[in-house]
Order: sequence, then structure tokens, then C-alpha cells
Amino acid sequence: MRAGEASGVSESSSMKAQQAGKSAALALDAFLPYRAARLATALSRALAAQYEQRYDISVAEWRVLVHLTQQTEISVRDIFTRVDMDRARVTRAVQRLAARGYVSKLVNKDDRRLVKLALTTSGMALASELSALAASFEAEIMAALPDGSRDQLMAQFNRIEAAIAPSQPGSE
Amino acid sequence: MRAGEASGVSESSSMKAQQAGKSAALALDAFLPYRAARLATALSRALAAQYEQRYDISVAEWRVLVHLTQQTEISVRDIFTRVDMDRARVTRAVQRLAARGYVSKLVNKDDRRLVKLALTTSGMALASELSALAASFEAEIMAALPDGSRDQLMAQFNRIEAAIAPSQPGSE
DNA sequence: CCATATTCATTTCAAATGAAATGATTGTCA
DNA sequence: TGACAATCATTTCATTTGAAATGAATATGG
Repeated sequence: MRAGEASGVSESSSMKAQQAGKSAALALDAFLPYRAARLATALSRALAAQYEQRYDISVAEWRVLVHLTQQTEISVRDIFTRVDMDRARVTRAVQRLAARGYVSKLVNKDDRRLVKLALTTSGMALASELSALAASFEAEIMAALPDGSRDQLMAQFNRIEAAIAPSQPGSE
Repeated sequence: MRAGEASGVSESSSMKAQQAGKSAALALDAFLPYRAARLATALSRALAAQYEQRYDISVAEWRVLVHLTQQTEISVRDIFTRVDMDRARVTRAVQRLAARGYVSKLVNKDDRRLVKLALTTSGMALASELSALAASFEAEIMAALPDGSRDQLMAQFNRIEAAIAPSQPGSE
């Protein structure tokens, strides 16, 4: 479904464009920020469709869960600085996960402001299932791309993020 | 700011990983859906920082505005089917833009359910400024990438979206 | 030490979001 | 033609979101 010609939009819209702002109006379909947003929501929706219903897990919860698979005994702060969500969102995701017995919350003995998060046994089981599901989802998509696309994409993403960071006010 | 080693996260987190789910835990930083989401929000935030304050325009409004630059005399439906927002969001963005005199809303004579949207004079002026700003923003980022990256990226995005579409329940 | 600043997790509150309902209009087909 | 279905824009309502406030704990500097 290329975004240019598909669905039957019928009348009005068509070759009346351009007359707007003289300067060759920005082409939205070729504009990186827009395309990145569209790609991200498409991927997110497609993936979420595979687990939201089946496991009753939100995107935020999914991220926390998967992150705990890599780094355990970690704090809320550790997560939201790495996982691109704000404090509140992480706190809420953790609450729901804890309420359902997937993660444990303990006070850090060395610094009692910190919470020590970890997967419970059932949390590990769930995370494993989700990881497998995610991996196969991604593999299926990557199969539609030329070899090496994945590394190429990651390299490009890294460069773009690096190009943005400098001017950014920085998280919090 | 590579997401791996930066900010001083101090204790706990580090080489205790892996012991979680045996099966080589999914690496979030190399996981396409996550990276796409992170890239998209980073781009969106950085760009929005350039116009939100200065012009008091939201992302949704920006999209509608720029879209009207390409296709005028278009309906709410035309927009939300193309611009990756739901009906309500488009309606609201249009309302705010109309209230401020940037777009005009007329009933379509041929089908009175439809609204005929168009930029006003001041809307065209604003859209021009925003387009220019957006273009230079993108150019600045692209300058940090090898030549041809842009086309490569778009081609890859197209392929990924195409690979997702089939299984998707389809918009609305 | 004590006062003050900082850091953490959580909560509060207003705004944004999207699914479903609504009202208005047009299409369909018996 | 006339009932019924479908489509459009908007509104309603419950949920989600994030910025700022809060309360608890630790760091810092005099």
C-alpha cells in the first residue's frame, strides 16, 4: 500500500496542489520525521496485535518486561533513561506488572530511594514467550528486505540519533 | 548519545544480565520496532521544538497544515486516511486551525456530508514558513549521513510497510 | 552536625487520545 | 419511492499521557 495512489479517494483532491505556497511544498511522504513516525506506529500496532490480546500486556509493559530480561536488579530510573519513556509511564507499567506477579519490587538496601526490580519466575516465562514472538515478528519483516538491511538500518538510525542529540535539551 | 554506555547510571545494572531467560534475551537496542519508535519520537521532539513554541502549533496541526499544502479542497477523511491520524484527531486539529484563521471549512456542494478544507492566505504563509523550517531541519540531519541515505531509507521504509500491511486489519 | 540541595519513585491534575455513539446526509435495492 | 444500510464529521466518554508537585531518602557544604 504505497501512500500515493491507493484507496478510492474519488473527487476533489488531485492536480490542484502546488498552487499553495509557491516554494514546491514539502512532500510529506518523503519527509523523514513523518515517515519515521508512520513506520513506528505501523510496527508498533502490528506487533502489539500479536500480544496485547493474547497476554493482556501494553507496549509500556512489554518494554519494561523485555528490558528486565537484559538487566535485572535495576531501578525505575535505569529503565526510563534507556527505554524512551518518562518516569510516570515506567512507574505505572511496573505497578501493573507487579500486581500481576511478573516483577518483584524491593527497596535497595544501599540507597533506600531506589527500587530494585526483577522478573519473577512467571515473569521470566512470560518474557521468554514475548521475546520469541518479537524475534519471529522481526525476522518475518526482515525476510522481505535485502540481506544486510538490518545492520544498515541500525547504523543509519544511530547516525540520525547522534545528529539530533547535540541540540536537544537532553532528557529531563 | 549512543544508548549503550552514556549517562552515569552507577551501580546495580551491568554484567548480571543474561541469567534471565536462557534464550539469549532479545536485544532491545537492535530491535526494529523499538528503534523505529525511539527514532520517531526523537525526530518529532527535535522538530517540534523548533515550531511548537514559535508558532504555537501541535504536531497534528502541523501535519494537517503541510498536507493541505499538497492537496487542497480536501476532506477530513482524505486527510486521516493518508496522514496516520484518526478522525477525531484530524477534526480537532482542523478546528484549532480554523479558529485561528489558517484554514477554511466549507460544505462540499456535491456531497454535503463532506467538508472542503483549504488554506487561507495566512495559512499559506504559515505553511510556507513551516515547510521551509522542516526542510532545513531535515537537510541538517541528512548532511550527517552518507550520500544516498535518504533514498535508501525511504526504500527500506516502503518495503517494511509493505511487509506489514497484508496482515494488518486495515485502517478503520 | 545541621541546613539546604538533590535525587528518586510516586501521585496529582489538566490535556490529549481514540473507540464508540451521534446526527446528518447519501447510497442501495426491493 | 421508501425503508434500510453506509458514509461522513463531530462529539462523548473513559483511558492514557506527561509535566509538575509531593514525600521520602541521600548528598553536600558550611
